[in-house]
Formats: sequence, C-alpha cells, structure tokens
Amino acid sequence: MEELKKRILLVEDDPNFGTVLKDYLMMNDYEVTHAKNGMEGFEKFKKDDFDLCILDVMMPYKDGFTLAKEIREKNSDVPIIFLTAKTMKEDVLKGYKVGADDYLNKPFDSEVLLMKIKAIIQRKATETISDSKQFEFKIGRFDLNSKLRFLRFDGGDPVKLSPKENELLRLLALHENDLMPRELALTKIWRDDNYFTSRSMDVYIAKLRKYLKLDPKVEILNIHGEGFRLVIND
Amino acid sequence: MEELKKRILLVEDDPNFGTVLKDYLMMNDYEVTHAKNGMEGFEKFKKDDFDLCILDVMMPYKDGFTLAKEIREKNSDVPIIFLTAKTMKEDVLKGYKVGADDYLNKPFDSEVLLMKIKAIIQRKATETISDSKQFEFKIGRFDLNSKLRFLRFDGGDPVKLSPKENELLRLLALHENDLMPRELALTKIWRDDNYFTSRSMDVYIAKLRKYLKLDPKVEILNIHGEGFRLVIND
DNA sequence: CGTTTTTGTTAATGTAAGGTTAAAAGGTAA
DNA sequence: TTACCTTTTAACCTTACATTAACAAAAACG
Repeated sequence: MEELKKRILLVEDDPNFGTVLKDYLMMNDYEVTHAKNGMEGFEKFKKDDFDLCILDVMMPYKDGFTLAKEIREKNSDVPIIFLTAKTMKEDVLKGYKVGADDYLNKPFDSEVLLMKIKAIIQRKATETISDSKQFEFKIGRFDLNSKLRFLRFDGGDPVKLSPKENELLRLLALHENDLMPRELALTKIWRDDNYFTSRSMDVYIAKLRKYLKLDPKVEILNIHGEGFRLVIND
Repeated sequence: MEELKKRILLVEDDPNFGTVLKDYLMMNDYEVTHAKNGMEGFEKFKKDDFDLCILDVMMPYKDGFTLAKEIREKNSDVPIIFLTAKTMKEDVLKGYKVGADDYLNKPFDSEVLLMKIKAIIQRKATETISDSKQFEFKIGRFDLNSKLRFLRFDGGDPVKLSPKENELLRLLALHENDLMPRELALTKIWRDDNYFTSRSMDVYIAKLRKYLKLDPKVEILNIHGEGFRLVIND
C-alpha cells in the first residue's frame, strides 16, 4: 500500500527560519504547508487536514496561542507543538493551557524536533488504531474491502471501486448510522473545501447510492447542510 | 453536585523526593497513592482506578518504561507522565513509544508539573464526554436526536427536522417545564432580535406544535410577552 | 368596552443545497 | 498515439429551508 506522507502545518513569521525549517522537514519526508502568520495559518488549517501543527508563539497580528485556541475549537484532536524564543515559565504554562502537546525553545536542535514529531504522530496513530486499521466493513449484505477497493454483494462477484468511491464509502462506514460531516470528507479526501469539490462529492454520493441499491436496507441519507448518514435498516 | 478528587498514582523510589511530591500534590487537591517501586506500583494500579500515573523512569527491579507497558496492557487509556533525570533523546523517544502523555526532566518546576497534570486530565475529560448528553432528549413519548436532527415518536419512523426547528426544540427541551425566553432563542438561534425574526420564530413554534401534537401530554405554552414553555403533563 | 399589541397559523416566495446525468478534462499504461 | 479509467465541471431539476405576508385570535390595557 502507498504510505501517505504526514502533513504538517508550519506557522512561522520569520521567512528565513520558516523556509529553512520547512525544507528540513520536507527532506525528512513530511508534507509541509508554511503559513507566514496566524491569520493565514488558520485559513490553511480550515481548508486542510493536518497530522501536526507547529506554531511560532511570537507573531504579528495573531500569536501562536490565539491561533492554537482557534484550532482547538475547530479540531480538538490535532497535536500542537509551540516554538518560542522565550523560556518564560508563564509562556510554557499558557501553552499547556491551550493544550500543547509539546514545547521547544529557540534555538533548538533540529534532531530533537524531528524526534518529537515522530513520537507525537506515532502516539496519535496508536491512539487512533480504530481509525487507521479498519479497512474491512460489513454494510448490510455488502462487504467492503477498503484496502483492495472491493465491494461485494452477498458473497458474489466483487465490484472494483475507484479510489474516491472507496475512500468516501469507507468514511461513511466508519460513521455508520451517524453523521459523516460533508466537511470531513472534503478535507480528508478532497483536501479542499469549496463549491466544486463539494459538487464532486455529491456526484460520488450518487455513484455509491447506485452501487448500494442492491440492498434495499442500506441507504445514504442526507442531512441538509451537514453531511450524510449511512444507515442500515433492520 | 459533589466534585470528586482526581486520583494519581505516583511511582517514585526516592523516599524523600517521593514524599515531598506526594504532599505537594495532595496540597493541590489530588488524591495520591505513592508506590516505592515498579512492582508495588503495578500492584496498586491493578487494585485501583486512577486518573493519572506519574512514573519515575529510573527505579530498581522494574523501571518506569516496563511498568508503563504493563499498565498499557491493562488499561490503555490512563494518561502517563514520566519523570527522569536523563535528558537522553533515546529515553524521550522510548517514553513516547509506550504512550507517554508527557515528560519531565528532573529537576523540574513543580508549577509546571501541576499545569501539565491539569491540562492532561482536562484533555482526557473533554475527550471522554459523550456529547450524546447534550444532543439527545426525551420529550414525553418523543426522542429528539439533535445531532442528526430527527424527532421520533414511540420508537417509530423519525421525522427530519430543519436546522431551526431542531435548534428551537432543543432550546425548549433544555428548559423543559421552565420558561424559555423569546429573547434567548432569538439571540442564540436567529442572532438578531427584531420584529421579523420574532415572527419567524412564531412560525417555527407553530411547526413544532404540529409535530408534538402526537403526544397530547406534550405542549408548548406561551407566556405572553416573555417566551415559551415546553411542558410534559403527567 | 374598543384599541393596540402580541401570538397562532397557513400559504407564497426566493434562495440555497442536493440529486442526477452527461460531457469535458486529466491521467496512465499498452 | 489510442484506449481506458477516473475525476471534475456543467447543466438542469428537485427538494429543503427560512422569511415574509396576510389574516385570525388572544391578551393586555386604557
């Protein structure tokens, strides 16, 4: 299976340092989005799905703590590492208050940063086993093998799903009977949330409905303005 | 409601440091169980239910990492903080591998420890809150699922509610049998309080009454000039 | 009382979101 | 390159939703 690169949001206003750090991280096989200030950082965060945020504390307009608070409101799960020139205790405390996962004082050893990144991402990964390890689903009379992208009805001939069909159905299955927010699919699968990706998703919902029609007890319901719900009626 | 003290398992072999730390934590309103080594620590862990473990890494017989592994096998959920004299990179990484929630190098600032404890426990708490509590209501013979926006009568077919219907009924349910002020709904749901939003709200009250008519014991009463009251008659 | 204000209810309207199909664009391997 | 598969974009239609208007009924108030 294709191993997906981990995505890091780096928010750092110093252009030199930011660029260097970005390059260093990219050399180490991370996909890095670099935002030059808190405002831009939040915009990018909203539009995408990151595995980790690295925030500079001292920034014009919007400091790292404020940004972290906004990020926490939207997604309480993503790990956050703060970078700061200060070694002030108050700052450390403030960082932990908004839910920092770690803390680094500038200048810092880049190897240490790398290690912390690995450790934190790894921890999240093991915490979320249920999320990453589930590739097989029973959906009414269907079996979905999300690794092989097969959808099989009643043990018969499997249909091959396209990558997007597969991912979307998998996300729905992970939220079986519950709301699968539009936004979630768009950021996770399409990696962008706009009018066109949204319409594209609707097209895929239609395709999935066509596949699933074979079992009348399985349906994808829409919750207007919120998302979709994969329900299995008994 | 009685607020329960959080329980901490402290495993630290240095008797002086351990006692001081225990006292300090107890002064800060935690219930602390102090074990003098890894073996004892695991025994105490098995016998009780803790909100947090603080483990010294360097201990005779059984070091902190080994203990952490055993703890993780039994209860993968409890947060763990490591204390260590070492600042070795390998140790930090090893700690995170067994699922540390945080890490402190001795000597450390006790205030920082306290803050980390608070942050970690609080994080766990918010993670654990099954948000179902704020989104599911029983209203007479109805069930309101406010997240999925449906209203079900006697376990039958659920009716879909529009966002405004849903929010309004939820607000009423939150104030069951009590006054739900007009102004509250208008500011919270309509985000504006004027003649037109007020009339719009009245329209929605009418819609809700239509839905709720199925159960004669449930009614929405008006309190002239004040607001509405969702009552369930016995 | 009559009058004003508030509320009850239904229907009409405009806009936004979603459903569906087909064509265009993009990608990839033979 | 062609051929094939996937994804996006476009077009058109349906449904869902919120607001507003219109008129009726209560309640408050002089």
